[in-house]
Amino acid sequence: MARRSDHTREELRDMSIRAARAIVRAKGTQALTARAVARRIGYTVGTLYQMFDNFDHLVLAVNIKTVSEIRRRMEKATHDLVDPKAKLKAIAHAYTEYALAHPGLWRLAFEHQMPELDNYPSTLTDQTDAIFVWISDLLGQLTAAPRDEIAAAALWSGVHGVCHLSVTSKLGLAGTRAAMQVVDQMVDSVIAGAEQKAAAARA
Amino acid sequence: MARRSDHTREELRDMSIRAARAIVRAKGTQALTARAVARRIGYTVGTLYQMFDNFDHLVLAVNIKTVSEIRRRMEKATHDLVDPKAKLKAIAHAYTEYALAHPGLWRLAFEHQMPELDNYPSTLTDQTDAIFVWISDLLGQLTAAPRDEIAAAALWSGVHGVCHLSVTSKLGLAGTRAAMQVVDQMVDSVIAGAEQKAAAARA
DNA sequence: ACCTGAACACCGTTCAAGT
DNA sequence: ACCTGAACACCGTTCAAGT
Repeated sequence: MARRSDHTREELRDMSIRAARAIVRAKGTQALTARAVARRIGYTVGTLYQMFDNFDHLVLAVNIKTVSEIRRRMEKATHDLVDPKAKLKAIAHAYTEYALAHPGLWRLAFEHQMPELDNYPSTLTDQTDAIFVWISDLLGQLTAAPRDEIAAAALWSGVHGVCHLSVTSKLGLAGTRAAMQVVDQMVDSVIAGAEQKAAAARA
Repeated sequence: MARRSDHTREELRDMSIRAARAIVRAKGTQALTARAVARRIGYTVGTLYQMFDNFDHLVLAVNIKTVSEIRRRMEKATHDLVDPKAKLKAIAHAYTEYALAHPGLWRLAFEHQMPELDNYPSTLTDQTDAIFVWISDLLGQLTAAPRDEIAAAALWSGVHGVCHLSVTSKLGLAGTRAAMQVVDQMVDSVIAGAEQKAAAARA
């Protein structure tokens, strides 16, 4: 053994992330271990630490892929739409659909915490920030008012909360159907609230 | 050693839960291990398994205490109030204040997942169900309409979402102050939405 | 230079052995 | 009956030793 060089470091990195995602999908977050990933790519644990500083960095790489996948689905869902309100609804739906379809990956992305909470890679924070700005922009188009960051935060938090309670089965209502209804009412209400606030500010 | 009987099984259970909570508060969820709890109460790991079937059951006991503590704070916050809207806001504030003040305990309670998701003890699920019914009732008083479970779910999910993104520092806005503003706007919007829906149903 | 295998200090969990 | 201590199978992480 040793010095196989079957794959470049880049390939091994990609294989590891793929393997990790497959494990989470199949057996949940708990089953994601360094040894399980190594076994799946046909290498030893030691090799894994050539690509990632530590286990948290592997998780981070998985999460970056998850969040970018969520963003891509959101963009695809809004592509044919022009109405800002319809876009916001499509974004919320895409987010919720992903969370319910891939609860393991979604939870890993939004529940994982770095030991040092300072140095999150910008590759990840930039993505969540971009979602926030995007929502904020669409909301601004609707209200024709200066950026309402509070409303944007409420909108995203609200949808996120439905997903989280849904995925952890604490919503009190079961099923994707029910979750979507809650999301719809949530989005409608927050948008209406933001519009009302903007109208009051103009008067 | 052996057969010390310094404490009853009941006392040991209580000591363990207290120790676990202290560890989470001081060093976070990651630091909560069976050995750490045992060390803190001055016993061996083996003894811990006399009170709890397994580690998850210890976590469960901690979470039951956390959720009942949250409920108690909510009740205290609404005690002097009569207006349903004011009560709902007080509930939301109490929930958020607890989450931000004790992020470790709060996350442990709402992110922890049992391997067998079926057998959650009713002592825990009853509590979250009661919160849901409570909110649902207050909302019903406001709208004078039949129970709107969707709106109740939206209200609680919304507040929960703000807390979760806040506690995991993904809100885009920092600080307790900002989180409270988002919660306020959230509660106002969802309540307004529910009232509007009820009015439309009457017409 | 790349990969392995074994080691280290930790986990949760179990259980024979002591009092 | 109660508690310990050591064991078991696992972790994440490191690194000398091989090719």
